[in-house]
Amino acid sequence: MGYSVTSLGNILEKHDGPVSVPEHAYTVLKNALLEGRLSPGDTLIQEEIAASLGSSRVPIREALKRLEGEGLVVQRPRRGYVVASLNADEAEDVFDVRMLLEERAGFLATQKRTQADVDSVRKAMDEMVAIQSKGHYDSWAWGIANRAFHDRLFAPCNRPHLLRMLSQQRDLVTLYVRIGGSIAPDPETAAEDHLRIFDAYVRQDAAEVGRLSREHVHHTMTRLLAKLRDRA
Amino acid sequence: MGYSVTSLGNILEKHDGPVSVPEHAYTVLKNALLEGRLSPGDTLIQEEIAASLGSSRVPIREALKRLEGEGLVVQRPRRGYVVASLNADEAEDVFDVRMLLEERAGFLATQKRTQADVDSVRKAMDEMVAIQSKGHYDSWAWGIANRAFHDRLFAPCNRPHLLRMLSQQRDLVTLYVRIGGSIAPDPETAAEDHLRIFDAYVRQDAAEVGRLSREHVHHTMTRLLAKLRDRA
DNA sequence: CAACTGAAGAATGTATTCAATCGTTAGGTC
DNA sequence: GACCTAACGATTGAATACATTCTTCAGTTG
Repeated sequence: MGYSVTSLGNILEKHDGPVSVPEHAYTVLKNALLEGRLSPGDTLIQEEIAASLGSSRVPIREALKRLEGEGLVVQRPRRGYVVASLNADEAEDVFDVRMLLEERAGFLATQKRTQADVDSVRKAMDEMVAIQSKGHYDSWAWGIANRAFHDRLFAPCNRPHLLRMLSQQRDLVTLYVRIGGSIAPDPETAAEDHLRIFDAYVRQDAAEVGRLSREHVHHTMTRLLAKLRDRA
Repeated sequence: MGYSVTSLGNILEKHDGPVSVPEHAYTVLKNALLEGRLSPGDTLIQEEIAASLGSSRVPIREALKRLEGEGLVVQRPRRGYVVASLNADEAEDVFDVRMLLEERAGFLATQKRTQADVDSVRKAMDEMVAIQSKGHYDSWAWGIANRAFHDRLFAPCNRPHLLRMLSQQRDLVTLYVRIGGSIAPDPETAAEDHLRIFDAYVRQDAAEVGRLSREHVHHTMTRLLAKLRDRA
């Protein structure tokens, strides 16, 4: 790309570069949401965010609009943005869509997977086992590894749109799973599920991978909904 | 838009009234996209849009961000927004997700439908027949009625999130269906599909409504993809 | 004549400023 | 003392102004 360069320095900078301010704000906010530093119901004051990022409010508003599109925050006219909150019914609604997409992604990915994909998934699984077997259980590291496992499993399906939708559903769920008392998915049950999924993946039994993936999400949903409906 | 008015007049306007500028811009742009007045690849100049709506660029940018979130436009940094365009593979990706959601919505809606829902759907179907039997075929009116048919059919499922996702997929498809040479869905085949769907809906055969809905979308997809791949 | 350079014009990205609205609190009235 | 009212502070919504970058095109050079 022939950039019109005024000084030589910024050619290198462009590489991993000065992402736009809205993009940066989006990332920061989304991490805060997914890591639980912002909880459903919290109000987001534009000026605060802008100040903390050293920018004006304009690009922040764009980041918030993007998050709103993903359903993570809600705008109340003239009253600002708040972190979205779901009741049990709404959570079920989201989970239901997620199950559909996860089943489909699992099915398609299994059909198209290569041996390299199998190896990659196996590595992710090994990592999770390693984390679990450590003396002190690190739920954050486990969450990362868990995500990597599913990402790699589904990647071969080669359907950007499907994966984007799926990722969106998962983010929504992640935000709310925390409500039910910070339940990380039960690692032992999950490990068992993963093993069965992986087994079918190796055998390239696409329908089975789909079914098990769906069931896997269903487990999480059941536990969460029980908790949510308990406290209602 | 008389916005900065201190007089009393605008109190009344508020009732159904002066929605926020971004909202208005969003609606206007979306209609332009779905009605084909803007085609994939067209570039959207913020200043033009702002001028045509009598506002500044800031709220326009928010509307565009929202459209971007729905996949209808794409932002290229420092080069503005363009109407998104899909190749055949990407279109298939979108259709595939849509089929999943449509099947699910059909299934759930049929389980929960009441007699009032059946009547409402029947009315929509009658309207389509009336439009078709008219001397001159009005594809625009037909499209509206078609949408109403499906909306009413699915409404009873009572899953806002699912329906929102579904609506999004349909909008995406609507944008691209036009590429393949303005193919409206073939009304005769569609009418036949609708009759069969409605029949199963009346019998409350949920699985069948789901299956047929899926198939119905599949027909459209097949025709579109053939056209798209033809010209490639 | 093709290709590169550089400057002018246009459009985007962001900051700043102004306007309108919401929430709260102090003050008054019944 | 409770409730209503008015004004203030805080915050969002939108417009204007400024900075940066991209595109285009004329002029020049090899």
